[in-house]
Amino acid sequence: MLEYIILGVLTEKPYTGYDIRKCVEEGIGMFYKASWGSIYPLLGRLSEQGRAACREECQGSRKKKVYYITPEGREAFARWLEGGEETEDSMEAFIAKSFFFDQLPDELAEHKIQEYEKKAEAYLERLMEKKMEFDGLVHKDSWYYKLSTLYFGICKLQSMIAWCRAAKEKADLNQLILPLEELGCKIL
Amino acid sequence: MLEYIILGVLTEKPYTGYDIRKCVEEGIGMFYKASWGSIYPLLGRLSEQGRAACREECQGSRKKKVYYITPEGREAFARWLEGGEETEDSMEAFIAKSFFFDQLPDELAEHKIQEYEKKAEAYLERLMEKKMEFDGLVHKDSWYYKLSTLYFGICKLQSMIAWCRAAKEKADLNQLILPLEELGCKIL
DNA sequence: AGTAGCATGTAATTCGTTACATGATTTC
DNA sequence: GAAATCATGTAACGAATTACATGCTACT
Repeated sequence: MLEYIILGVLTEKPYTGYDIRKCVEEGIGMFYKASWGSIYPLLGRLSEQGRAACREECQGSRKKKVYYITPEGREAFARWLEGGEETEDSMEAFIAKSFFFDQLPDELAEHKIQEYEKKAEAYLERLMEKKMEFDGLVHKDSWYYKLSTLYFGICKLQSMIAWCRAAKEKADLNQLILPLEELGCKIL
Repeated sequence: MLEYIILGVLTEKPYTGYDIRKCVEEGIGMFYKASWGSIYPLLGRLSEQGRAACREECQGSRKKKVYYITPEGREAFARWLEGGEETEDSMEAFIAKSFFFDQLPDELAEHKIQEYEKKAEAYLERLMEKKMEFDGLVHKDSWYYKLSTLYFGICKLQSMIAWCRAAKEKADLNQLILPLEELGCKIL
């Protein structure tokens, strides 16, 4: 995965390993972590594979290796971006991938989001059924936190579905965000 | 982590490796995965450490190893559950931990959630600032998906904060869940 | 002069997955 | 009698973290 995230970052412009890490951190840091210890070896591997290459640049006595993506790299990245349901099991992986959807034709992006939305809806339905089972039960106070993770799972999926519905139409995503007052008001 | 999740499951009652996996899958499967290949070796290690032990039970010609937690295991689990901000960086890890908060005195659970809420709020503030920066920018259509991950990050944090506010007071978590009509209505 | 940030890498280790390998029991 | 599920384990591998190790540059 990280391999393709790196390629994705390099599709924008050449970067040093250090800068790639910063880009990942800033861009999808909430959903995906990349440490130096993983980036540098991967850059080496990508170079061996001919998917990336580097030129050394000097600033005074200071050297840096600026990596850029090769045509083969672009191809590999496009294959990953377009293809494959493999990674789409994890929400984090899907969101990380969607970070690069601007590079996809609108219809394809829409289709991919639609597919994921369907999965999320099916999953949500299963969780709602499970919730119903437990709602009937007694002793709920001693199971409060066990149940609370189920509720949170439902919330998470609902957010995901709401995001899908808005994102596939490229709607204004501000409507997904609760005004702070409402956040407080609904709960407190 | 998985090590402690296993111990946590065993605090309830003895289980076979196979059943532990099912419990994890059913309970926090959305936030944490456990494969057989990780569970069985860990059960071996926990036995070596004296934190768990097993007795063999037979059903006809079929043998199964039922694992139970030892007093040392209970102690180790309690230390993990009560202590440590280490794991609390990842939301998934925090939620997985909170699955066992029923075993904590109310005030301590409340305190732990409160601490996590503060972190989430600080993080949310940073993301909101970043959002403001981008909101002013032009060319927003060609950056739509890059921005959309930021929006989703904000949603995720808002859900987390709402969950914290309700959970620490052991309030009814049904209020966190959107009625299906509203989900559709707000977006479509 | 010192701190923070830029910059690169290796090595050991941890953690976990996947595939392999086997076989019993239950349900249809 | 076939398929699904229960049940346990190993071995090879891969992905990523952490700590280690180094040194420059810019700012204050």
